[in-house]
Amino acid sequence: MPRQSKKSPEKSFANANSRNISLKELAVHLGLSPTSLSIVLNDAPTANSIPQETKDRIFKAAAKFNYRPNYFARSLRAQRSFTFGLLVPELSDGYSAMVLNGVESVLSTEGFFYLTASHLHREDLLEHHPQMLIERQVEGIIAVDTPIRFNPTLPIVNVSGHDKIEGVTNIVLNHDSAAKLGIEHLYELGHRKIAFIKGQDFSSDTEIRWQTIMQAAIEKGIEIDDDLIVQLEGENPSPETGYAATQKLLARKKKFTALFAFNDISAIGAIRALCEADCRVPEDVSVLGFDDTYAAAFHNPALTTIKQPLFEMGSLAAKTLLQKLAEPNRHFAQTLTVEPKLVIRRSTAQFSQK
Amino acid sequence: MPRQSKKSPEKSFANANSRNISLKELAVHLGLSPTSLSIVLNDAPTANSIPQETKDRIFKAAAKFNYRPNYFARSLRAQRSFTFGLLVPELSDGYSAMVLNGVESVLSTEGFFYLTASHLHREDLLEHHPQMLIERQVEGIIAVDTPIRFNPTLPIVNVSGHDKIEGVTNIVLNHDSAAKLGIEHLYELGHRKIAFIKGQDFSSDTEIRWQTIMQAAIEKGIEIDDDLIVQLEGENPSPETGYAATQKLLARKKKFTALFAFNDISAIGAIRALCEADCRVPEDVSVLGFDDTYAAAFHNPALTTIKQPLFEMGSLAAKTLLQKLAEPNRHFAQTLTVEPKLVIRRSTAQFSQK
DNA sequence: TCGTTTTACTAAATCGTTTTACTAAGTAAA
DNA sequence: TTTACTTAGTAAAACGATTTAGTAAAACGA
Repeated sequence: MPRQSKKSPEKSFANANSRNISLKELAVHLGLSPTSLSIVLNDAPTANSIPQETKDRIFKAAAKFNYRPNYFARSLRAQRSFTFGLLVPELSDGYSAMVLNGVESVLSTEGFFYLTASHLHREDLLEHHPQMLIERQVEGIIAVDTPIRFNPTLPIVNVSGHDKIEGVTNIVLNHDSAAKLGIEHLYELGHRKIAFIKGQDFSSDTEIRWQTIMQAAIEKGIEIDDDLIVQLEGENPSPETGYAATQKLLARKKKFTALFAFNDISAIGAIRALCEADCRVPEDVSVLGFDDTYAAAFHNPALTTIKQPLFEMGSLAAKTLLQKLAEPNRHFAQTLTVEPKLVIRRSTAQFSQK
Repeated sequence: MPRQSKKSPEKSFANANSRNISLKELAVHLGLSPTSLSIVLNDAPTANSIPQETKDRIFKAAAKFNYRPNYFARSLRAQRSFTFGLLVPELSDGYSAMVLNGVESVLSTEGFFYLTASHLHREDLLEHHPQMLIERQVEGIIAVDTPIRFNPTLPIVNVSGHDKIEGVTNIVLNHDSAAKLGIEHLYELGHRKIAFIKGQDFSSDTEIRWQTIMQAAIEKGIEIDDDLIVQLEGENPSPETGYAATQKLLARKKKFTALFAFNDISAIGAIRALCEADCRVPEDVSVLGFDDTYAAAFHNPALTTIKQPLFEMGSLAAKTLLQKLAEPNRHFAQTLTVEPKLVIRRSTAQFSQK
């Protein structure tokens, strides 16, 4: 292999060593003013008074020197950052990540980037991070399963948010449908004694999910026994919390034939606890998850679950926020609703009186 | 609740409606020059010639009007962004997310943020995204399981990178140890006919992991049968690929007593395929994973796996990159190695000749 | 042929900081 | 009493773009 000289002109990296060229330098090179270049390169309205020949000269030189407008200078002048802030509890729980995928799929086509900040449910970070993002001049914030603890001075979309705050659009699942799908599925399988794992208090969906599930249960005439309700505790994003909650539930020695978990992660923890207590899933106890993250389909047994369209919620959030920027005076709905789907796999089964 | 007047002065949101104050405005208010304020607020060397009384006046006014220096103006002047770029294949596979957690834990204490870009293993994005990040003036790039397809004109740390590129520091697992841990574990359990799932060609670790595993196997006198090697195909980040690969393996009807998977995700897919073929794990076949993501511990059966310290690899990457910025002339090691750990759970067991 | 419009540009202001290079007054030293 | 230093600041340039408000020359119309 030939020893690479520092001056060797490589095809695509020709100007890698020379520092980025500025508009002024390029203008000097062309014997024109920076103004003219700016007008032409941005195709400003005045550009039509510039002859094509000159335009071509400018374009060619810009390409040759690989001119890129300085992001800070441009942003300072335009008072725009083309950046959103993303507030998430944590990244590795599978939930936020799928929402982010949806967000990114939209933003990347629009020249937007995003800054991520994980608050880990810590009160100090819930106040501090949004401030930092705003200081960084983000043009809007997408919060995921995150309470809004700051004054919303810029456009905000809250995925799974439920607080009605002026200027904040919530993207929420149709929880009524979700609860009905879950309860009716278990009901039709013959389950009447159903245990429930509620979410942690800090999860945005905890309250609404619980309310709608109770409502759906009442409509079906299913009795909700306080002894069959447990709640997740702690911020561990692993199945650990669901495991601990289910152990607590089992310790109460109350009989149940189905368990409706807060999410897939806790369902997986629950299955472990049931397993250890010699309860077979689904033969002895049916387990129903929520979310349909990647973990669900390939768990053993495969989780029956209520699917949230997380990717779509993310892309909808991004689209909505972009629209809010484009039309600052338009009034936006406080809530956008997406529909759940029941995904039947192997963790639920017909209840057979033995 | 009292109807909230728009002019009601709220404690912490006092200036929420008034646009951010600039240094110049604050200077006018104080009857001083912007220069003086800048010197005092940044505690520049010259600040010691300014009397404490004046300093206090400035601090008080800055606090009162909640003055925040404009990020763009400051960055433009200082030619610094306090931002890193993060290149990842995808976020929802559990691997990148854990690395990001580690990265963020370090950056958030240093006033740094990061922009994330997922390349989805697409060649166009592998070229385009780094360029975009550089245009955004990121001060460095952390790549995770991502090939460097661009000219490294700024400091780079590549988590699980193996290419030796000038200016790029790789953070890698001690693959020799990892392979030995895995192979020796299976060997000690009595396994001699071992099947292997290789990673996709695009995964950074595929080659080195395979080489070290072969080496370790040879050292133990384990014969590697070509018919017992399959490779993951496609970019689906779910266990689907491992499932498909294992089906292919089973179709060959060659006997094996253990399966060493490329990672936990594919191990989970493999278990599903084995299950469907009426192979019990671990009674008939032991399955060994890699990574120890959250999915591993609570899978059924719980995965025995080679743990990578992903969080630490992320935080080490961030620390290293910060150091590179702080000491641009220092020479940095091309490779930083972290140690794996064998985590024994339930998916591997003694091979019993039946 | 004069006035207007179009063409082809440019100078200077602006965005909001930080930094460099001063000034002017007071104090200390010789 | 002059020189030198410290104190307490400030004016202006710089970072690199975009935008406003021009100008000078050419073309056009009556």
